[in-house]
Amino acid sequence: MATIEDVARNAGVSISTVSYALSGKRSISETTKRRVLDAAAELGYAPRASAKALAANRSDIIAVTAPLHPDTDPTAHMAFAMEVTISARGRDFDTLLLVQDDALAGMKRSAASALADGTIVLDVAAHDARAELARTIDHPVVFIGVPDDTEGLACVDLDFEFAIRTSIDELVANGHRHIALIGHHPSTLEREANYPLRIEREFKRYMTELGLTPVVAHPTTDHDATSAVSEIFRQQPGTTGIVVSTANQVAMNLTAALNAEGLSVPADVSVIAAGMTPAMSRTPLPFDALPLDPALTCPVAVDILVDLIQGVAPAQEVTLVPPVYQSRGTVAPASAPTPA
Amino acid sequence: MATIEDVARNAGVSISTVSYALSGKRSISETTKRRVLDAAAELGYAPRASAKALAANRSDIIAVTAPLHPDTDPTAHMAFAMEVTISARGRDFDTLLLVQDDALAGMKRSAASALADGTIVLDVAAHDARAELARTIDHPVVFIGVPDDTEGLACVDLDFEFAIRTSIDELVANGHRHIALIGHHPSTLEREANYPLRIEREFKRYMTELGLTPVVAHPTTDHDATSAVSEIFRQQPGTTGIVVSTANQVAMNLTAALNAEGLSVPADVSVIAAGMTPAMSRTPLPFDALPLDPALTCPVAVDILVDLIQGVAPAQEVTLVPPVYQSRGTVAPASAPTPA
DNA sequence: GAAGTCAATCGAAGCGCTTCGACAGCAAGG
DNA sequence: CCTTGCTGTCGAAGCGCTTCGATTGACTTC
Repeated sequence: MATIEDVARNAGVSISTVSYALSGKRSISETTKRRVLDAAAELGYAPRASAKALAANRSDIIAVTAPLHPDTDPTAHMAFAMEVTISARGRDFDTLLLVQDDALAGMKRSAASALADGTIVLDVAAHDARAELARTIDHPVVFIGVPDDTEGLACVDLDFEFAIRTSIDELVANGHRHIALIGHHPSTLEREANYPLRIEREFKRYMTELGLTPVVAHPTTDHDATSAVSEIFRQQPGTTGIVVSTANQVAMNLTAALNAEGLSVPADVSVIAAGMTPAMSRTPLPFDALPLDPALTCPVAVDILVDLIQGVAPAQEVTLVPPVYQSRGTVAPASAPTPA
Repeated sequence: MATIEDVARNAGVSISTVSYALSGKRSISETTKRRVLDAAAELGYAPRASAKALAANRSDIIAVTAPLHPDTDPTAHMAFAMEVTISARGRDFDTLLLVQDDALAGMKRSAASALADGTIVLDVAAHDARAELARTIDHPVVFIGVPDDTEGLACVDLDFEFAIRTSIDELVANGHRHIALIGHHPSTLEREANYPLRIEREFKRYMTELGLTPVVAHPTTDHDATSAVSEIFRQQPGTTGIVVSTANQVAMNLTAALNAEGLSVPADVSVIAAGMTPAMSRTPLPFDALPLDPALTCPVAVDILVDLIQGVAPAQEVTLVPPVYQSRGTVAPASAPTPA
């Protein structure tokens, strides 16, 4: 491997001149710069990462901790890890992957050894040990997701409240007055970050604000939609609009569950998915949606982290990114004035 | 951050003694070692990764290139990336994630800058640019998957031939004589590594060797099983055993497709899935299986790579790992002697 | 008791970069 | 003409480790 010294010799300049010519941190004459660049190209020179990191005190690596336990849906988290990696490359950073048991220990290790300049935390739980850790170490950390206690943490997440309000607005604009929410399976509420709660709260609040009755149902398993559907129509027989924000599996079966009740989408019922992560590997949900798209939150999180690393950050506590409405034709005008 | 010098001062020994006490590369008296360890613990000392890498010429990082294009199933590849990461940690390596456009460029970059000590290549295509690259750079590389031209490459893969033979053996042992294979969708053959070919070839060869008629069908889409099923029974009406090795989506619909023909599993037809990657996020395939489990191939690949890095490698060209039979009750004895 | 052995420790030379201060030249300003 | 102030370049001091002799005693061995 060619070193900076080889380049310097080949170009007939000093080592520091090569460094400055390559980094642009001091002005170097055009002609010298050309000679350096040519010599570097000819030798196939690439600065040794470890030497650069040692001297500059910067590894240009960010760690990504994603527990990726067997019980979580890895599809979604992988999409985030991938999107973080892509965003990081756009800022000239590489990403170190920390999974499972090593998500926490690895975060500690990579920070203590200065292996990484900063860390992105994925798959954030309500009470997350990594939140504790982030407060105690002197090392930039950004969370994608919001833990219960955000004191002193930089977090990025979808604006779920916005997604809910927009969903309701859209249904109301189409004449719907009897609107229900299918929320997450109760067990999710305990483990996951707090967004399922935020969603339900905002749904109830905003519906009430609009003078409408908030109906909320939960699936009884992690793949079955029928129970939630029947629960909805038990509570409010005239329902014509459904906002769904639950496990992908449940949502996939929603159309079938409605059909089983003799209802079709969107003729009888309009459906909008709010704050759900699109399944990458298969047919996307066939509903109008305000998805939690990794491509939305990850670049923002990486930008904040890089700013933090470079010491240029305002570092807001929590940054909420508004989702984008995607129409798939599952919202139609409420046909007839539905009986109360 | 505490440095090795701080530890040395605190322990009252020289820097080199600390280094040797910590690495164990030279003998150090028990008492001295204790003092060093105590001092290190007290200071919360962690060696700076970049300094270590520069001096030792080893980063203890391996790169993982996984294109993860939107059109591939990221679930499976994520499982591999995760398993590689876990295996690497077991050998005290961290993993750098390289995706999409950067899979190739990043591999070049991380090798040229000595960012990584070696590279694991995932999602190997038949004609893979990374195979070319691996031959030209002086940098250990191990492929998980087998490209067409393995000249000079270290590859690890499932022993698909073994999976096929074992599947057939199992069906034959249960009295089945009319056995068919559901292979991959034709388009997969072109893009993917050569395992779909290897599977079909071995199926035909081994069936013929046993004096049986090899029947092979392909799905016409990437999610529909009915076409393949009807094709099978068109070719061989008395089929009682099916070996399936195709897209997960297709396999998920196989039971339904058989039911539609009035056949039930395993009463009328026995089914074994051979060489398929288990879907992590959802219900696993409900068939007896010889799965391509990442936990099987990844540790082997990482071991080979680490050996290669440490210069202790026999570096076989291609290492095939035998799958493990998993019974789920979808193989039953052939009820009646089937008509030819 | 001199010579040889061996375990334990130290000192110093790197590893290949970045970056700071110095210092030539040269143009402009007094 | 002598300052000032640039611009462009160089030299050298690190960054924090690893690792290769060299050194020092203590212990054998004949």
